[in-house]
Amino acid sequence: MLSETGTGALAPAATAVFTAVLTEGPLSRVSLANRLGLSSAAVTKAARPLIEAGYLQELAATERTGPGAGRPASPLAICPDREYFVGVKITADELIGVVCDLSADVRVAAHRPLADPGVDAVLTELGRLIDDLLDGPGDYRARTRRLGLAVSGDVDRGTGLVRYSPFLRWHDVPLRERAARITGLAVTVENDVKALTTAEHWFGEGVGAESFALITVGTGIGCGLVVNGRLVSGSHGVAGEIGHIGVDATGPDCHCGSRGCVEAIAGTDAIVSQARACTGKPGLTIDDAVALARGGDERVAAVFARGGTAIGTGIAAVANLVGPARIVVSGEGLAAYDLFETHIRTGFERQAFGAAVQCPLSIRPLPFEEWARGAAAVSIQSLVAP
Amino acid sequence: MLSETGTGALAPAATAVFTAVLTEGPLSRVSLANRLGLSSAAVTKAARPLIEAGYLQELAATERTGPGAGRPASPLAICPDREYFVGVKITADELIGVVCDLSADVRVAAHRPLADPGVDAVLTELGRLIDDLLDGPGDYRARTRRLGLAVSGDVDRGTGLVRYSPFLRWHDVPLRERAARITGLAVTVENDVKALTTAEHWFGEGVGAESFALITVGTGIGCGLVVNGRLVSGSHGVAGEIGHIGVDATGPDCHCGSRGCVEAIAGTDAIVSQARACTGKPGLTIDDAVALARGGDERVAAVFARGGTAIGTGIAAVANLVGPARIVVSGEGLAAYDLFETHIRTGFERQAFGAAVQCPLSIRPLPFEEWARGAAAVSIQSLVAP
DNA sequence: CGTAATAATTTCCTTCGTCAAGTATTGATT
DNA sequence: AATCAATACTTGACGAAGGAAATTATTACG
Repeated sequence: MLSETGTGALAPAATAVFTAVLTEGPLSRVSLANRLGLSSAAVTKAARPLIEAGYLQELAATERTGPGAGRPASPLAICPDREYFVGVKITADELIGVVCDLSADVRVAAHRPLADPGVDAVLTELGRLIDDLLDGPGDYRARTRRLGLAVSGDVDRGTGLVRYSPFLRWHDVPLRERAARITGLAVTVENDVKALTTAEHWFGEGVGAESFALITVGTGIGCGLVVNGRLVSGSHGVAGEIGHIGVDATGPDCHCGSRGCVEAIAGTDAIVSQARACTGKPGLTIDDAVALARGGDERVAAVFARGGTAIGTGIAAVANLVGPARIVVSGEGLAAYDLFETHIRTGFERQAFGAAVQCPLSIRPLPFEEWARGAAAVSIQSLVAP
Repeated sequence: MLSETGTGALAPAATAVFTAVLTEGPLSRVSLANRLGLSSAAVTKAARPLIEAGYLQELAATERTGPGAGRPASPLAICPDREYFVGVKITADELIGVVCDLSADVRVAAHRPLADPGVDAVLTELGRLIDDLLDGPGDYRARTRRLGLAVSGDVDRGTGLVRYSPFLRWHDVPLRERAARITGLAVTVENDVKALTTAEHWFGEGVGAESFALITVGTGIGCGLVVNGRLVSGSHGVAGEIGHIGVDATGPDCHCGSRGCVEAIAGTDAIVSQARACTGKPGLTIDDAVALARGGDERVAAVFARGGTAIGTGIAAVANLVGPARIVVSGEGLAAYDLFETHIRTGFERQAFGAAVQCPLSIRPLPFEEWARGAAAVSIQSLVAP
């Protein structure tokens, strides 16, 4: 698994060391030992093959602090350029792809429109996209062996099967196998929100948190959860459906058949239809609504306010139930996050119980290609902790 | 840990074998090996010391099925009488205690009224209660070394510290240490809902489930969660607060400062005050309300209906977010569960998203002394999987 | 009574991680 | 400069844990 000639499996300690250095930056062997509950001897032994394989490097000794002195630590750090990873997010009308290094920094990005979301057409375009990415400037191909794919819907990461993806209209597509055949890479397939959550947990604001939640706001409103250090998957293929928590018994009908769901109040479509209703303009778009609200239209601003409050209430439900150490709110819907932010916060603070209000809330728009980076992060994870 | 002369720690495989036999009944070594992903040799080795210490026994060979024959399996089973465990639930006005065997079957139960919920008074009564339990018929004392305590509020199981218990008005009480001094037993302290959840996960309907939720309905409405096989604790001391999920933006005010919380609609106090309001009888009790509703009073029945729907909506939030394999709804509030059940189910089914409706829901009243049994179950767990 | 099938055990071996001792490198003290 | 204390890291012996494969145990069936 680890090197071309590797044995395939990594000892528990080696995985732990690799993961800790990857996610928590340069660390000396002694601090790793303390952090992981291992002896320093075990860390030395676990680190050696990783250094020899070129994944880790020893940094120059740091100057010592404190009075007593002692031998300076030589921190272990990731060699970002040891290996590259492709991540692709598949949507119904576009492929977004990135090449990341081992530190999950994006090196190249590209996207391709999709005329047809059929499986065959998507795979053909996927092959071309990856060729573009790997054979462009930078010569990434030689050091790239892994590909992560992010798809919305019900995905079995273990088998790489897309059970059902509503937007793509895919049923039981063996995506890992098919993508592997076309690209020649080792493929990992994951649900898009889970991929994003993994990226944030390993490389973003969730680093070091035993539990963590990521909320994505857009047409749909989703949630990825990490509890006890592990991603939550849900027994019936359902988890993180914060968008369909009911927060208003007298609220608007939702496409799911219920009413008062967060998504029926705060999803992009819901915002648009409410803005159309209160302005009387049937052709109004989400951009129009944002512009009106920013321009001071109080009726449209109230629509955003109600949406933000509903999101905040839903987030409080997450905080009250699982008590994450921190929560990140993101998503394309947050392009208008200036209109949402205070209302999300007040909704959250009103509904969070007791000490749960202390849970730090990051609210920020989602940078371009972040979804694809999530897919690459899952691919990195498949190398480090298979 | 395991025997009087034991080495203290149990190998991972031994813990896994012990746990599996305890929770999933008699199992042959081969089936244990398959289930746990171990070699049968490892199971043989792990089981031997447990048998020698008297915790496990080999049952008589079962008759073989199938055509080919083969040596019959000799299933490993728990020796329930090897050791006994005391469990006590501490409430503001009563101590409820049980002695359980290793299979978590209740052997004796007793309770004692408390005049004063102060720490010293409670500990004195606790000592007497335990003496009553252990020195009564059955001679449990000789084989009892462990005590579990269940307390509502913010409890640190690791240190046995009760950080804050609102009903008891305790702050930072080192309960484990103090109870150990008085009783001479090894003490485990756990939050009451978590203890109940643990009991249900190991010895009840949650057996075998990777994820599982227990909802308790009463004055408060709480929720214990098991995700990825582990109890959820919450980073800020908050988890499972299903009672303070907001399900009705225009609902009644809650004592927590928000409005429309599940507890403000369906908690016992909320039911009583709504029933008083709609009947115009200021002295009405919960028993009166139940009697009226059962007797056909539609206004009071509607109060229960609204409460049940709110609970169902809250449960759906749990199902949508973490996707437990099954959910048990219980609690003293469900003495009137005939009035709640259908409304809980319809509320759940309306709000559960997609396949989450398939999550089995058990709705049942909470047997007497079940809280104390939960405490005993935690104590058993502290022996088997420290 | 042999033979196939399944269960459990035994023996030998590998792997992993700890322990304890030793080496390396620094600042402070003499 | 020499020594010492402090801290970081490495080494090698050891033990515990679990696996592979051969062996033994026990059954049904011909």
